[in-house]
Amino acid sequence: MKEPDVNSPLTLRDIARQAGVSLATVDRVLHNRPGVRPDTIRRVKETIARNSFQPHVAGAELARGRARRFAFVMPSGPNLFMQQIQSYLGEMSGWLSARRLAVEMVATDVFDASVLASSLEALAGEYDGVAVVALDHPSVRAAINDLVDGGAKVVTLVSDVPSSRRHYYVGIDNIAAGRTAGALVGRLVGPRSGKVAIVAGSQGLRDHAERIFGFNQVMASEFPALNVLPVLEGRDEDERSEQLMSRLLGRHPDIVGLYNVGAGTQGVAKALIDSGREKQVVFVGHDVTVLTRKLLLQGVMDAAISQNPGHEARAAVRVLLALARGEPILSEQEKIRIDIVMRDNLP
Amino acid sequence: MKEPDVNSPLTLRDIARQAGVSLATVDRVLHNRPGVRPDTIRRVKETIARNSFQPHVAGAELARGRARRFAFVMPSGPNLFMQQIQSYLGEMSGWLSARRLAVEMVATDVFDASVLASSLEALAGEYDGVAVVALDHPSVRAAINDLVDGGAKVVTLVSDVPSSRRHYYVGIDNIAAGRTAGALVGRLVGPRSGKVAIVAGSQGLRDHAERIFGFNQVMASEFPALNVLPVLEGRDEDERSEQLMSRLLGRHPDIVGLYNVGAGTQGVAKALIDSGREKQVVFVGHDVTVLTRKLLLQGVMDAAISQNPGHEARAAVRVLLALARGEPILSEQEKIRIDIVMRDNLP
DNA sequence: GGTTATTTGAGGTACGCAACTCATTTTGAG
DNA sequence: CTCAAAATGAGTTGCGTACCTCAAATAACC
Repeated sequence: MKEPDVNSPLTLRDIARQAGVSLATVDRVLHNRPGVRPDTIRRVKETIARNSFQPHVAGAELARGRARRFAFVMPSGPNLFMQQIQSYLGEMSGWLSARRLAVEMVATDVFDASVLASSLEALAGEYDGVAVVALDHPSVRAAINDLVDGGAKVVTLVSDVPSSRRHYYVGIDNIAAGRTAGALVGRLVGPRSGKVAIVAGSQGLRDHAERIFGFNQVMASEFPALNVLPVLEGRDEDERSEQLMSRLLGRHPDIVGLYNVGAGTQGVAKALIDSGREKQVVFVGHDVTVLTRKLLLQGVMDAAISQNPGHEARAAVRVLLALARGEPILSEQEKIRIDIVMRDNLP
Repeated sequence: MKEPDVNSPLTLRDIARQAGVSLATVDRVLHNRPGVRPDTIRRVKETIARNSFQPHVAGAELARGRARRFAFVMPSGPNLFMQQIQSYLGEMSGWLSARRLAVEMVATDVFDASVLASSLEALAGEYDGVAVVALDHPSVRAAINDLVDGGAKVVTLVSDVPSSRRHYYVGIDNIAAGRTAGALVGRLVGPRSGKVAIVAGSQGLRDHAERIFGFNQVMASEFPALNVLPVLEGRDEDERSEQLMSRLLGRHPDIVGLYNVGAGTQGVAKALIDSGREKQVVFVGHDVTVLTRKLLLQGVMDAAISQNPGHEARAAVRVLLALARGEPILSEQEKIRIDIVMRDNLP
């Protein structure tokens, strides 16, 4: 086996010659076109593998002709997350157009399964790839599977639908996020003992349920001195979260820790500040926004668990592109890490 | 201005027509070739800007012909960091060869300025891009500048040489890393007061000096109850670090915190364990290795500040490629973040 | 004005691959 | 063996750009 020569790399022509077939046959094998004997397919694939041959991306892309279209299906309404993703995609516009990629945003009510499902159905045939912030619901699952069957590459973003046949999930491991939150609360509370409150949007949401699960896991096994109170369900609304939290703080003067699983941060923080106990209670929440940034700087929040939205946007695009091209995915690169953000490492 | 049509994007031919010049002239402008009047250059560039035209990467890459060669200049010896970088580059091999990129490792004594400088000089003309773990020294700076003048793209990795004309630095903000370490030590120590020890390789190393600076900054301003002891210089050697640390622990029974700035972790940990005070002393260090992972799991170390080596390797390659192609760099994507790793979020 | 230097145009070739056509060979069934 | 079906070969075209040559047009100079 000869040394791989940088300046005269193998081409499909070389593979054809070495496999003893014509260029046309190699092309048929490479693109799963019919009319090749199984034995020949094997021979060609072996030759490709033996030389660890990779088709030149540039050549393939150029010959392909048409541009690729990707759709990002995101929550409608005045959603900060959506705005962030959009702005990060905007920063990539040069990168995208240099590769003849078109990325379009599709706003829909991702919390209504049937609306989301029909939005997804409408994309069939139009796009080469779809990234979707998905609800885990049978009709959504079916819509995703239909897209996949139609030849589109599908990536779930932030919130997964593991039972579907989506090709990839770009987002954090929410159980690990909950565990991390638990460890932070426990360690920052220190030697004190007392009660720990949890506020979530709803335990019916997969993300939230998983985070709570992880949080409780760590609490039970590592911080027996801390007593976790029943979960408050604030529906991610500020007002409701504030009411519930105020009531809880009033009833339990020995609360030393607080984990806010989802949104509604404004309300939770207000209740805490109004109680005058923001310095005694360790407060850990999610995501770095204008609000949580302020709370961290004020010392009201002690840490935020963050999933870099810029990374999520770029990873989704890269994964869709790699899938469409048939390239391998650098899974470690695309893995969304759980960032612990405290006052001193605010990005 | 017409809508950008996804399926028939502009080409150089369109730009030429619209600017009222020939393809050859556009080519001359695009590649800074001589023989074009300033006025014509302006006109062409304006047309390109007006249409926010981006040359098709695939076309350019294909027409280019020769492959690109990048060199990674890294510390020689049984160095874990180098092994990691190499293994991460190995994982990218498919990605690299599909783009006809050749990445080679060059091992050298990066701690000896003259050796490093001559290693760099030897690369001149051979490579399109160079990533180097560099010492900040006049002769190294000169060697980097020579490479740049020779047309190579140069990226400093992990350790910067800001006074050189390197095109980019891929690595963390070490002052911020020190600040983060300080915040962690301070908060994990909690309400206790006492002394804090610092072990570094050498205060002459830029990285270490910057980390110590950031650490002291936070200590002074936020944790007045903690008294920082003078820095021990362990030269990143286990044995020496252990001796110094043992002595210090013996002399100061009220040490509550310990920041290990560089390597020599094995020695520092041994001294701490031998003193039997590993549970009382908050120990924060750098990097997730086999060793620090074990120490974190054992509860000897409380947190590690980590700079994802996989991300560093990939970012260096991407930046070199973007520079070589003349593409914009997605600076946020390439920014190496400071990861806080505790037992419960070990990667 | 003529002469030279500079600028521009026109065109070609090549890069590696996708996608296609059409002719030819091989295979397998009867 | 024959004959149709299946498999394969040989070839073409075009994608968008880089890089090159040579001729033609224009500008600058005396």
